[in-house]
Amino acid sequence: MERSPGAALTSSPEEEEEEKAADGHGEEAGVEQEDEEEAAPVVLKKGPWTTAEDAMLVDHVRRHGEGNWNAVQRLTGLLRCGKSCRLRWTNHLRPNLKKGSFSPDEEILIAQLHAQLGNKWARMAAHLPGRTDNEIKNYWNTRTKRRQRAGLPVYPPEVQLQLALAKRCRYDDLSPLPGAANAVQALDAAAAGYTSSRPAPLDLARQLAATSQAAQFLSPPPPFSAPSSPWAKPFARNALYFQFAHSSPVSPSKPTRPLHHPATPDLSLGYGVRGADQSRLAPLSPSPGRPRVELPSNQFGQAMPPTSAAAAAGAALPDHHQHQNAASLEKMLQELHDAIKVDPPANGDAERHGGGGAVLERHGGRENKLDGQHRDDDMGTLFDMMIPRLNAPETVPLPPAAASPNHSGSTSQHSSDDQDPSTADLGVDLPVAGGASPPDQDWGLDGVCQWSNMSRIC
DNA sequence: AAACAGACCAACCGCAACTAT
DNA sequence: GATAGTTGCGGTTGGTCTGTT
Repeated sequence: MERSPGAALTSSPEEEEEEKAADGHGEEAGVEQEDEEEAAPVVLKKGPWTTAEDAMLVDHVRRHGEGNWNAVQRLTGLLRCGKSCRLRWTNHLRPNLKKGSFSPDEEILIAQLHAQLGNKWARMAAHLPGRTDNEIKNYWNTRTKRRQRAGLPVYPPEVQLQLALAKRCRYDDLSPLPGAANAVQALDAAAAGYTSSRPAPLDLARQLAATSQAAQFLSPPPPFSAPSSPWAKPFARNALYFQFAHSSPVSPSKPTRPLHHPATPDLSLGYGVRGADQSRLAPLSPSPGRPRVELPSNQFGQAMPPTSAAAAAGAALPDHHQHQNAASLEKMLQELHDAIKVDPPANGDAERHGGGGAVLERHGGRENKLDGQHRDDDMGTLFDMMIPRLNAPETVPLPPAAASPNHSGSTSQHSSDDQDPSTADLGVDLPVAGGASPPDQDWGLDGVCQWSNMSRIC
């Protein structure tokens, strides 16, 4: 917990001094409160804060720092409970708060974080400097409500696709394609959330969906189900492939960031908005130990039932089935590879595709034009990472090239409660949004084809 | 112009976790 | 170990604003 352990109940000499000062503060409330304190319990005020109250609180924090909120009322005469003071400070008065609407980068990041964390607003806020949990919560709830009412997917296409991919990687059942049509429908639904002058963002994904084996990646369509088994691990690491390389070249064989949560699909696309103030907040550091598995608490709608999720995620296959899967997967990956090789648009500006297609396109986009060899390497590594899982899903270690010294134990079976939660928030090194993106970074969200542009749809 | 609905925002409430005694 | 106090978090509510009919 982030709290000042030293927040003592006793008054320091400094506080006593202020306590005396509060008596003669001239603030009516303070005087009244002192008087009332003699006779009757203080009736604390509720409702909107006045500027005078704000000033008192700011002054108090300036003198004493944050924490010890219950002392505020005692020291300043402010007729507010400590809880209310803390809330007011964190949500409105503390410095470096960013007001105004969320940027597209922030919106995408919120969606990613929500897909990964669920309604963990405070943790999400830690990735969005200057934003408060309350702000994020309000934003998400209203946005979600609106989109649900409109019958639109809660998550933006790129996040949704990743969810589907993550989920698909837990489905080791590579049987024929009953879900292919559903997958296309799901992608259509996702794309319906787009108003774009560009090519449909999920065209490429739809191509994949229409492709015999690759389509299985995308079926069935529930937006999220928490992974919980080693079968989720391949994607967690394969997700490296889907990361953008704007901050570090994507090369699964040479990961530049710690490996990911062993049981949580990494949804980070690297929508990195590398804020200048990234250091301001204590980062949710990738744990050197075992990230805590935490399921989103509310996933709106068709989350996979626990039983089926467990079955899908945890079922180990007989060896012969695994080999079949290996062969199918090889074919599927080849198709995926081929799909990625799709020529860029005639104008050569791949980023203009933006949106969900960017999941794949960005990888080869302006910021990271991988040559064929590089792609081959990536796909090879991706394949290498997945196949051993199929052959020995329970114990196969990470390929050495992909292993991280910081996560040497990340592939073993972990309990979820043997780690300091403060360092186990995420198994991934999520970007910190905030500040201005460097001008030379373009995530392909140019304001036209954005999930956020659907905000008024209802 | 008025009524209404929806969106947005600020604040409250209850609970849980943590620390000090 | 029990208890009280403090803090943080997530869910919810209520007020205000804005757009539509």
